[in-house]
Amino acid sequence: MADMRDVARAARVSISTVSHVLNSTRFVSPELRQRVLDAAESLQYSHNAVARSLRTRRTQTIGLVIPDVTNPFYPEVARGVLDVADQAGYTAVLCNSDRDPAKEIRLLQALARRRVDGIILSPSGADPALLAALERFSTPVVLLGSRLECPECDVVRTSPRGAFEPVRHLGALGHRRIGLIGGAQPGHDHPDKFTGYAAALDALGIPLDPALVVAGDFTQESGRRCMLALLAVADPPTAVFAGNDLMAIGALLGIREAGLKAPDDVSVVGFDDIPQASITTPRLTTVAMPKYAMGRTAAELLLDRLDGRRSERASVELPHSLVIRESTGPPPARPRAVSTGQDNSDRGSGGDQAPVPTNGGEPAR
Amino acid sequence: MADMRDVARAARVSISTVSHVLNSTRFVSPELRQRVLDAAESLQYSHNAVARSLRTRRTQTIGLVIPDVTNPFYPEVARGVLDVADQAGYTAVLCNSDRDPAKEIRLLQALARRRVDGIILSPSGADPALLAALERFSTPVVLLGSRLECPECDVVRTSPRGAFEPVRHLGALGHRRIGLIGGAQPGHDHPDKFTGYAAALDALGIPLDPALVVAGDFTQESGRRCMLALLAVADPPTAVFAGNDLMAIGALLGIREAGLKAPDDVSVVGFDDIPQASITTPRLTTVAMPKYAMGRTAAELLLDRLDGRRSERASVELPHSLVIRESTGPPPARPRAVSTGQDNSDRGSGGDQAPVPTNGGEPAR
DNA sequence: CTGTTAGCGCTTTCAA
DNA sequence: TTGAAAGCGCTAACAG
Repeated sequence: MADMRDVARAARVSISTVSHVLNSTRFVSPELRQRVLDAAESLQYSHNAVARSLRTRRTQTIGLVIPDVTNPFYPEVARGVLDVADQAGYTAVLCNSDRDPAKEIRLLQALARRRVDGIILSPSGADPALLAALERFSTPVVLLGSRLECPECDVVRTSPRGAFEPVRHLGALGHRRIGLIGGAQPGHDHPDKFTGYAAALDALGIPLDPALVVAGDFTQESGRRCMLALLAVADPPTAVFAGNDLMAIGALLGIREAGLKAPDDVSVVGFDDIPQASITTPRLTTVAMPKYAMGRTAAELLLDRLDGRRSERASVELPHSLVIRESTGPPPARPRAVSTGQDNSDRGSGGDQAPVPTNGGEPAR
Repeated sequence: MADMRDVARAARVSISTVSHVLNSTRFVSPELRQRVLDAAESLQYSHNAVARSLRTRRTQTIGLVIPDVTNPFYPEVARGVLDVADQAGYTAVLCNSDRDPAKEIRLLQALARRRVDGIILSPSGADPALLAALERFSTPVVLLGSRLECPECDVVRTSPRGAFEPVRHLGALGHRRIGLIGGAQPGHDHPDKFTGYAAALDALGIPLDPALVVAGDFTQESGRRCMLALLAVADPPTAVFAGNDLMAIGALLGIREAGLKAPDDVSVVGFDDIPQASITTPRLTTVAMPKYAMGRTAAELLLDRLDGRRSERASVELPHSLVIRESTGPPPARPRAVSTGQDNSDRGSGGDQAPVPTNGGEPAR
């Protein structure tokens, strides 16, 4: 494959002239310039970015580390970062961490060896080892949707109120028995669903009943099981807030399975607003996270720093919004009645792993 | 940042010894070896992959070009390639082509400049310019789900029968008026939905009625509009095959909007089996594409070639499967009746852009 | 306005 | 068993 020397030779100019016309980095007479361009063209010259990177110490590449592309939350985030990266002439390396802190650290190091200019990381939790690795890390990092306290990192988050509003919405509808299908892994992302839930109950003057707080693992199946467990409680909830849409969809399934109907018997609110949320029956009321904007913003923050447009640490909080669809409504007239008249004595079966009450469940996607 | 010279100095050995112990590329006495390792450790040495790549002419990086990560078909594909890449010590650069052939070509060239070792491309169509670009391309390419005739490229496809079986299924259920919601862009992926549709009708002894073939653009909204258009036809279909699940979901919406019910009044089959397909009401009967396996296989093919385990051109066809859920059933007793008794005179409104009949619609994802 | 040249940090002969 | 040294292809002083 032709290199700059070949082009220089063919154009009868020096190699540095070639470099300069190709990079528009200093004035070159139109004549030589054209000769260079022609030579490059006819030799099918392909500018070697590896050599350039070695010389300039910049790869024009960023790393993007997310838990899993397959999780419906992330494609839009990725799209956001890819769009701004592409636009700015950067290329992005995508990695799945599978929520494994050890793998996260390995990936960060691998990216550093590849000399990516910067990294966008959506951390799976508040792992101390990760934090430590981040400290002695010279590559710029922006954290996405994490409450990790990294003094060097830029951060993009959403408001912790994201978990407050859906519960308040439920309260405003008249619900007093409101359950939470949260998560077990501590230390993950903002907003902290349990905290928001508790704060909202408090604001509504409803005492928190630990029996109504169960922990799932953010899969649809766990949502189903948790819902069934909540329905089996002595004085079951008339509404439920799930930590993410996948679990909320599972809850919808559980409700149907118990012979009940949403929202008539039980209201459900989710979180994230993934594509699935708008095609369930009933369509899911949920908190829409600004996924695409999160990705874009993270990338903008990173590139601003890389391209020297900023040097102080930045932290931006993006707005969420409660999108009210049909899975929420007023509580049934007789609060704890099985109002369909159907027998639902079989509820609680079907799930082998019983969900476990938790007092401080925190969200993970 | 410390480089090999620093490590060599600290360990009191030559640079080449450092290189050899770090790469296990020739025997080094345990003593020196340990000294090198210790020095590297204490200097926090990070092996510079850029310099290495310049020297070895291999980047251990592959490019992955897909239409759009946000399209629910692709995350699993991406996951497949990332998994095998990661496993083999490769890193992947992800790019969205937005189905723009010009952008596809730009991306290919950008990846080539970055000297990726190989590229996995899911082309948006049979663009001649793309094909030409592919011809004079020295980087190995594997094509994913395309019928593009590239003599140099490895290929992973699925069977064209994927579009035959769902229509046959509909026929077996007793349907005679079967519509197709296809696509307008010619030349995209295997299996060719129109061809399969036509072949299946032929096998069923049903004449093809052009009035029942409409073209969408593979979005949910277009599926809705197409469905409404089909219902407005003189002798409307009792079943519909949609070129992808998104349009099939739209069709379900259109059916409901017309005051009808699936599958009682109209059966619907989709294609792809995206996550959404299993949570609609009714759940969607569809053709499951081996998305993850497609990604894995493409990556395996590529890496086998890159790592010298193969040199002949390869082409593999992966199996699909018809997954029958609740959106398909026997046709209504009175074929063309509006059996719900509801008035559906408002059908056809709501969509501003009328779908257009097509005689040779071909699929795009 | 253009050319010469010294590296960027590594791998890999070739020699000892 | 180890080391010296020649590049990989490019950028950016520096010199003219």
